[in-house]
Amino acid sequence: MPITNPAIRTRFAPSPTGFMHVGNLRTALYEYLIAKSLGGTFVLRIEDTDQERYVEGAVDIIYKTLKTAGLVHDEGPDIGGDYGPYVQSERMDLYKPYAEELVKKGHAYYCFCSKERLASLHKDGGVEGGYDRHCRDLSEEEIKKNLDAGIPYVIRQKMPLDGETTFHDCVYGDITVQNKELEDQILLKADGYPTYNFANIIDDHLMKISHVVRGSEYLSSTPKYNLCYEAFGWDIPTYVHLPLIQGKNEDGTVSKLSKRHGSTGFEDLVAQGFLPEAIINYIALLGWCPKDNQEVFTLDELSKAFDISGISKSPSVFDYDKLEWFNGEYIKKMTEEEFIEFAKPELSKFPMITPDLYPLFTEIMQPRITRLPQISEKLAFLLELSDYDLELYVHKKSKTTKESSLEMLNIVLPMLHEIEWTKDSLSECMTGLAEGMGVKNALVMWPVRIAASGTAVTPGGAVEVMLLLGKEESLKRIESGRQRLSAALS
RNA sequence: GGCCCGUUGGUCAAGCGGCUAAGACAUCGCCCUUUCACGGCGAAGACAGGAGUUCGAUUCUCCUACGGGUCACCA
Repeated sequence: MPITNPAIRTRFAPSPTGFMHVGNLRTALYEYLIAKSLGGTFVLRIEDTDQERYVEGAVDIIYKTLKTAGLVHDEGPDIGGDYGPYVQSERMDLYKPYAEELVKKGHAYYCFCSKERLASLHKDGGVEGGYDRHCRDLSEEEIKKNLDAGIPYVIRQKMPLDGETTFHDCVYGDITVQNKELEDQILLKADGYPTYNFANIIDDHLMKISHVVRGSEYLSSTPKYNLCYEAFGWDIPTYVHLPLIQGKNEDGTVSKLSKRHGSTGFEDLVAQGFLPEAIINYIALLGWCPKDNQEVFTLDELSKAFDISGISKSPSVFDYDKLEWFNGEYIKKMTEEEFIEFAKPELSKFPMITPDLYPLFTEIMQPRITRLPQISEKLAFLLELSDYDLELYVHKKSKTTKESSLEMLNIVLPMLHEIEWTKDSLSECMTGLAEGMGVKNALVMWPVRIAASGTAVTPGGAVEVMLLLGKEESLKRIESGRQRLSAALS
């Protein structure tokens, strides 16, 4: 998709934790869609300012996820761009001067408080805003003395003590908070690294990000961002805060989506047989609704239809059932070639399903599965005939009994020996028999299918089961069923 | 606890002062049928509660309840 509006720039700024939570992925998706729907640029920036949380290979997971999800970025660490570097740890020298500029302007200050002192503040409880602003009004001399003495320091933002701050969010509207509620948050850590919040502001500004899109958990720190932008005299970006994704607990309550609700990582979902397109389609609709209520979307269609006004404010519950439905829809849309390719890993477990059987395999499996692993579950009977219960031969609706089943098998078995093993001849053989005897098809089909499969439910009917099994194995199994019935009834 | 945000069927959700309150998933029933699916048809199921504003509130305001988020030298 061509970039037609250079002023529109969004960014996905994950920290490399080694795991792509679907919540993060949805944020990335919306950032991508906002940019693309407006003809803008989608930027990838890696936020690795936390040295202690570095995870080997985590950045590769981010690239890989975005790639398989189809969220192609226009600028990023791997492809460059005019606003690099795109990895925060490579921009380290950049932040400190900005923090110092704020100190000079009187919007920030040096803080020499030890971690121990802060910890005791928190423990004693009740300190407004988490910090008592102990160092806020140190004299020039004291600051110089401490600096010269090499006492470690951080730089904190100096919040106004009174008044209020209002910001506008595209989703939540105007939000106002009292300035006295705002903490003098740390901008620059003692190790010289910026905090996430500060690095974000600087990078978003420098990278000319027009729309800051992020989860609603950042709503409460946004006023602090604005005060910072204003202190620098910078334009404030357009904010788009997204509602959270929650998970349903066993007791029916909901809470932030986490492992205990099931898989929440993109990779995990894919490993379970969910298609990237289905995952993307589903999460696009978790918190956003198109004007016309369309449900199934390609990424390209989403890029055209997406509109910020369709984003909802209330949190939504991740529904695995609906994801499953989407997955089934995407599977049903595949061509035979695509389906076979998709099913390859499962297909390899069934040597009897030779390429000449692929059309049949596709015909019976494609409409029946919503996830890949279901193939081997539904076809397990092919590999081994279970020691099934003879009661399976009794089916009320088909009016079959063990006696009728034995009778039918006795009649049909010799006939099957004689015929060609094709769909038409098998079908004609059995329906012809039923017709000749003046009975319902099911009366002969049911026992044949049970004997051949040993299971009550199979994808496809007797004909399909026998075709997959092959003539030799089918006859063997039916003969076995016949003998067991015969022994049981005599 | 302070502050901020939210609340339409089990779930996702449309709605933006006047509707028999859409649609989708899930559930249930019927049809199709060689079991199960697919497909088709149909059913059940919701505006958290209370005050206002208004001729009229799901929609606007306030309060209550409930849910969530946030209060780190994490991001």
